[in-house]
Amino acid sequence: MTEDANTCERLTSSPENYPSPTGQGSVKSNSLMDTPTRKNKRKSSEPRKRTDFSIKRFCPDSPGSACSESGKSEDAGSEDSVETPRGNSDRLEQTGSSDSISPPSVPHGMMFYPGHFPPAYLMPGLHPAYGRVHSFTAAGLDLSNNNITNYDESVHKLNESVQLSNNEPPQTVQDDDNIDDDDNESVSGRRNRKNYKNMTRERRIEANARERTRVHTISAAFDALRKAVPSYSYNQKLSKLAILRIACSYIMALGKLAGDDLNGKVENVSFADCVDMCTSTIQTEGRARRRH
DNA sequence: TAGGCCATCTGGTCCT
DNA sequence: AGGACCAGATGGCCTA
Repeated sequence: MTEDANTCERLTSSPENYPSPTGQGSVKSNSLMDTPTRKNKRKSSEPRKRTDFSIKRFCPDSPGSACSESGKSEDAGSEDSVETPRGNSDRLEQTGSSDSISPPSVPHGMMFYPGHFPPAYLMPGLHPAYGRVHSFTAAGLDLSNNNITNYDESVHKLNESVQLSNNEPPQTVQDDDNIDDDDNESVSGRRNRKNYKNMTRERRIEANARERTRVHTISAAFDALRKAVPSYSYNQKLSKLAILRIACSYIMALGKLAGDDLNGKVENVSFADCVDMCTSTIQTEGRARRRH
């Protein structure tokens, strides 16, 4: 196995090569942060993301918002109608189709006003059944998949959808004073905070919105990639890290199958080895995911 | 209950 | 100057 192949193997098999960027599990107060308490009410269904967090936060008319439905306990309920679970075909069937989901009014969207990332139902190309079974064996590699998401096209459709639903004038970014009224302490702390280093609060809020949009875009790309790589089972839950690892192995196998030796970097690795590597990666990631 | 994963906020840095 | 990008911090949810 060549050096690059070893590198890939390390990438796909060595968790220690992926140090967690965060101090996971640590819950410590940070006087400098003074951030509001997050209302992360993700439910047991997948994917793990708050598809309508920003809408709730900045669009008072949206279902589940602090204005339309009081309190954080309603967040979970509202997300039920918004989220499309990862790899949960049953859930999709229960709701009929994405068309049967009644989307809340979305005054504006990601592309026009930062921080308003559209929910899942506005992303037709990015959110169908999260998991998809691929037959991926040495005997028969399923290359008939022409369902790989064209991300740019999806984003284009997304923006079109947003435009169609955007019949309201632009809405300026609201101050956080309008949210989290149940957390008086954090709210008062934020109210007292007028400056963020060299930034005004308005600019800080706008930057936060842009950052949210950026991260959401990355997550959407992960969704697209998730659909493009093989999975161990239909309902297998894959973390972003697992998606990258499987994609790495998958690309190597496909490249080998296509006769592309990746510039000779993996010339000593057979296609069967690549397939085994991919399969083992999928299984390993599946086990790792199920382990906790 | 601990650990993993994730979304969000935040400040720093770089680029246009 | 402002936006993009990045990494650290924080806290919520889920699972073993």
